[in-house]
Amino acid sequence: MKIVTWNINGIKARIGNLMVWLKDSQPDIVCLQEIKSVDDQFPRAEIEALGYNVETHGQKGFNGVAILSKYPFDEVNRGLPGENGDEQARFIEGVFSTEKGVLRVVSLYLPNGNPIGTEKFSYKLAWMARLEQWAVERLKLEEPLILAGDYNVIPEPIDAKNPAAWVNDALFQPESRQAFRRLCNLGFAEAVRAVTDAPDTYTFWDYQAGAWQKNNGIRIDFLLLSPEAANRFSSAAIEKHVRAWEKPSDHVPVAIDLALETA
DNA sequence: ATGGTAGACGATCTA
Repeated sequence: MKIVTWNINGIKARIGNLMVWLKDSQPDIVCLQEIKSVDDQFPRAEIEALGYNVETHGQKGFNGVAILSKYPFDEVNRGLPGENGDEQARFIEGVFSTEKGVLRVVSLYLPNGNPIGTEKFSYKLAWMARLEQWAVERLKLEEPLILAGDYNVIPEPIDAKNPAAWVNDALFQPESRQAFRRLCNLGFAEAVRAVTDAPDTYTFWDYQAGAWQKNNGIRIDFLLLSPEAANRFSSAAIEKHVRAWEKPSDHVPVAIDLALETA
């Protein structure tokens, strides 16, 4: 089963690329971030015509997440629980029945947090603390669980072409990195790092200053696998070629394969 | 130190 996360940076601007990519890449489940659309303007009919079930959690102008799935949704949960709920649309969870049992998948868009020293950065850290508490509870279920999305965190220097350029950025602050490590240390495997230590495996290249042409990228899009999911994990791939398309997102799809179907 | 680009929106804000 192929599961992919992709920050598409606007569904209205990216529906053409998304349709081409879906036909080409043939994913079973897709976690989208930054749809930048309200739910009733999301182009669900086009996507449903390819055989996907579509669930969205959008808002006007910014943020917004979605899950596309060839498997029907048994359950959908919108918003990260805790405090007074999410006023920003950054979290959606789907539950599916596979041939090997239940599968839980989350599409998340973690707050950027810039500039540091502001309420935006404290909101990011608070959101990460809430995510950790949510994960503690979900891991008790001992199910295959995938937390996929744009984490807006550069975990290690190897995850940036030029780490020195990010030292004052919210994505590379010690507090952000520590919170990401705390989440992983609950027992998740980070899929791409589980199969390679190679550098230059980035998932984001800024639109500005020729970042793509210079391969000046960062790796901030991840799939975290619970032990039950990791035990069925076979491979991961960063679909980097999509960044060279016309009108690309600044992020590319990150795909994994899980053995959750009958051979 | 600045500005470089992109999307949504309708003035700027977010990234």
